[in-house]
Amino acid sequence: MSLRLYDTKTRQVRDFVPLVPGCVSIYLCGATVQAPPHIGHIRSGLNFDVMRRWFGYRGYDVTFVRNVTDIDDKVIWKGQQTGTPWYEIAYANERAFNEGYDALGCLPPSVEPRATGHVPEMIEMMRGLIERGHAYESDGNVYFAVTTFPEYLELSNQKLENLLQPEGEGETGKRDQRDFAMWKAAKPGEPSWETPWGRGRPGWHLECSAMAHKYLGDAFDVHGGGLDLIFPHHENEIAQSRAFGDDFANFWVHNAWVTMSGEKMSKSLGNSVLVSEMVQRWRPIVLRYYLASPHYRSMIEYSEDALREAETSFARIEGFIERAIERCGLVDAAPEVPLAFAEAMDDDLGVPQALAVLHTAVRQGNSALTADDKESAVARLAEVRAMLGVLGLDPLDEMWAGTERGDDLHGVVDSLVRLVLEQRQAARARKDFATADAIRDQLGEAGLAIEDTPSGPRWTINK
RNA sequence: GGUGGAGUGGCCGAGAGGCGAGGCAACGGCCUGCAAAGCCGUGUACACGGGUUCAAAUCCCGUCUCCACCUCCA
Repeated sequence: MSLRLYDTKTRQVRDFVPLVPGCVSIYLCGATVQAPPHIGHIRSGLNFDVMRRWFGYRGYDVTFVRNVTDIDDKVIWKGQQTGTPWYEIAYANERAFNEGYDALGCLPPSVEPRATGHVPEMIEMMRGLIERGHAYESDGNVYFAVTTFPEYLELSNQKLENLLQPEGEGETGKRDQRDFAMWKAAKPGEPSWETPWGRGRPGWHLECSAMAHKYLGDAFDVHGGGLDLIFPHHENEIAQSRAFGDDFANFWVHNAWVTMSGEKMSKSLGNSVLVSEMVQRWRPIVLRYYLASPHYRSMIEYSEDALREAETSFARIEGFIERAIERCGLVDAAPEVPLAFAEAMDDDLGVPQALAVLHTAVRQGNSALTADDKESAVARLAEVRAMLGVLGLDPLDEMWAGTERGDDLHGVVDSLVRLVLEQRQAARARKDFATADAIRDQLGEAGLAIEDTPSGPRWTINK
């Protein structure tokens, strides 16, 4: 079976056929950098990171564009409130987003364009749309005339007459209240750029049309983003780009959000959990496992218990890897992932079923270790690493190097602990179990778990 | 009002006409000096009410509850 993806526009899972054989182009709506990211924002980046890794595994040459919308009402407003230049607000948050993406192991995009760096491209697009009669200028604003574009609202499956009419809020000069702003005339004290229609700044939506066109051409494979972008953002992008003459996106892929008590995590509701806080409290790889495990189109109901569960579950996987390596030596990832895993991933990125395959391999690997079947254990370890690698979750991957507490001191601790364990072994040998247990308890209090195995004692840090 | 989504065992979380995904927790067993880890086993769940079918969590009709979007949103 070929790779299939759910396409929001056709509302069904479709076979993925690339526009250019062997290549995949993805445009992901990244951050509007008005605030630092919460885990819902990063989940989106994470879902598409898994997507592009899977395309990569399937042999495609992936071009991945993730934009930064570095100017909008809130960015400007925050700058004015704090007396800080708008670009400092935008850049500080852009860095916070990138720190979040990096911490959770998202591969960097092929290019990460900023809205304000593409004003000439926006002007060109507006000029084209005005010439074709799809847009008009009014008091320095440029609006898109939605009634000139028959496909409008096809993505969100709505009808123009059913849209709630925006209450007249100052945006005068619109021919139709549902027309949307591509460009906003400069107000006093706001940043602005020179255009044929006077000074002004980009509205939301136009930047994505312009940047997708610049970096991916007039047609590309996948356009992604959160569910809440379907309308108006993506609908308006489609209107601009297709009316301009671009074919635009072939597949529309939208990730679900992270909820808290059933409600969407968002700053305005005051229920958001910042990534910067989370990485202090949880190992980043565990956070990635937690956020990437459910299907990308399912909501994740945030809870501490669920995170703890993810931690235990992932520790089980890591435990196998560690024990297997201790017994069999380091084993590289298999060149191929098991068939059942691949089929699950091909089916609209079925990570949950893929993880079931992974856990089965872990169990078989553990059995092989118990049976001292090294050949089988090595084979399972290689598979497990391959599967984890595709999900960006291989703890042995260098991407996670240095993210674990105490990594750099491991050698020192090991020699010290071995010294203590030798004494404990001596106590056990003379059946002095009180002493042996006391040593184990003391090490436990110090944060080390001691296990006696057929091949001798082993220690691990309680993570 | 329009459009879309959700309700699954103690918990998390897949699936989408027949054979109980997987994980966490629990219980029993094996192993262990005791533990830990691991392995084996146990649990008969799909909001509610009807219907279709040899067979429904899955399809149809109705109902309830919750969530989202409708020009700030990942």
